[in-house]
Amino acid sequence: MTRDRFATRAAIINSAAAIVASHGIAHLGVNALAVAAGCDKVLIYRYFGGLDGVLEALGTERMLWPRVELSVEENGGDGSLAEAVQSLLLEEWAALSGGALMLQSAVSELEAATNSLAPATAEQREEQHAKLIAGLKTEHRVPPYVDLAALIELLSAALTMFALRAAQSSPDRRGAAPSPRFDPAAPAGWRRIEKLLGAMTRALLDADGH
Amino acid sequence: MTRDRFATRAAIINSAAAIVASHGIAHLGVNALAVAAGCDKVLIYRYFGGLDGVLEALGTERMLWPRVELSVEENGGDGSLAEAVQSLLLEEWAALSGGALMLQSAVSELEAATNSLAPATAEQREEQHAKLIAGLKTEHRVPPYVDLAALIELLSAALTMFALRAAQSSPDRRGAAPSPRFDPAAPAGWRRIEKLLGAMTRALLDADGH
DNA sequence: ATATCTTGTCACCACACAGTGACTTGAGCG
DNA sequence: CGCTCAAGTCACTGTGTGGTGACAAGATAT
Repeated sequence: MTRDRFATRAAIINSAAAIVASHGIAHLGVNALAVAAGCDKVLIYRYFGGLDGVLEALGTERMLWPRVELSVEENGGDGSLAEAVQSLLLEEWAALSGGALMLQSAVSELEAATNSLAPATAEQREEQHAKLIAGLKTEHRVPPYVDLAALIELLSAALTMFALRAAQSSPDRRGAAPSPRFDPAAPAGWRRIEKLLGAMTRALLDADGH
Repeated sequence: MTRDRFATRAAIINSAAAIVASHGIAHLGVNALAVAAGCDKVLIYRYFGGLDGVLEALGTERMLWPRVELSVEENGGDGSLAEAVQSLLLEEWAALSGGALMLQSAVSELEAATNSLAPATAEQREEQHAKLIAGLKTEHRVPPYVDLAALIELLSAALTMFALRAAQSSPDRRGAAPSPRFDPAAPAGWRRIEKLLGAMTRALLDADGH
């Protein structure tokens, strides 16, 4: 026993994040969290006041939505607005697909039960997107008839949905996938999505398209 | 007591659907279901073999994904493919937003826990979309460079995401919504989505656009 | 009417859960 | 040293859960 308050506090938060990421927020209980953190459950009540406090700390001290940076056009794009939007979305998709905690917080945002992760996730996402859109608008000329915020929000929502479905179905049908009609998680399906994203952003955003 | 096996069986399924629709699949338990159905919980085991059986029956005997019909161009559209796609998606959105059970089954599709609703929901959605796409391809000429299936899947995923978020946040911020940066649930935000949908489908699908 | 089968009721078990009070151990300080 | 206070442990209560077995009530057939 280290007998260090901040260390055990961090252990509790880390274990909570691990449990939420692997088993979902519904399976986060005081007892299981205590044994995972290697401490007594009474410390959870002492330091956080209960499970809600742990979730609240998770929401403020952890990244629930991927942080995507507006790269200074180092990517292989042609520098157009369409390219920039597409690469941002793909970056977001990659981060989302790689982070189990982000995915679980995204689905927790959809559960009717009142948990403290949902508002934090939504807020982080909105803040991220607002910053990206502002950056895009300064670096590119966006056609006045295009609602860039709505476009990014819609495409991001679709990609989030795909990532969630993929994360749910991948542990099960590992390998023996009967390959349904359209599966964005499979390489072939994902290539179709990439092509579509390119076509859509180009058709909407490129100046010569209008 | 009616002492009617089929009646109580139906009561159990109805109550299960109500509970899942209102409180989510996570809060569906044998005890609560029994009192909601007004019968003893042992009958759940007798007739369904347990909760899994009830969920399986729900998946086969209930509509989890909205059934959207390929209307014979009675809507006020101009008959173009873009109009058809858009009206189909809007119909799906309306049905999705109106049916709590559909929404809950959609979020249950995203929960990591293995439940029997997820596959049923995914299958119904895929079947629906496949039928719609086939219908669209016979009635309209779709440009060869457009992946219609991917397009519909992506837009449907985004709209589903919006519907889920709206369903989760609506019971809380009823009325006193501080109106975040972009809220598709609010009339103003929704109008932006509608406009964007129109612009996207037109830019991609209308023949003269290329 | 008596026997039988089904439908429904009740009582019960074992278990996991959240939450609390009383306790022990250790570190720091006079 | 011994005092004090925080950090950590243990034992316990009450409640809700999934699940099962034994039993009562109504219907049906011989």
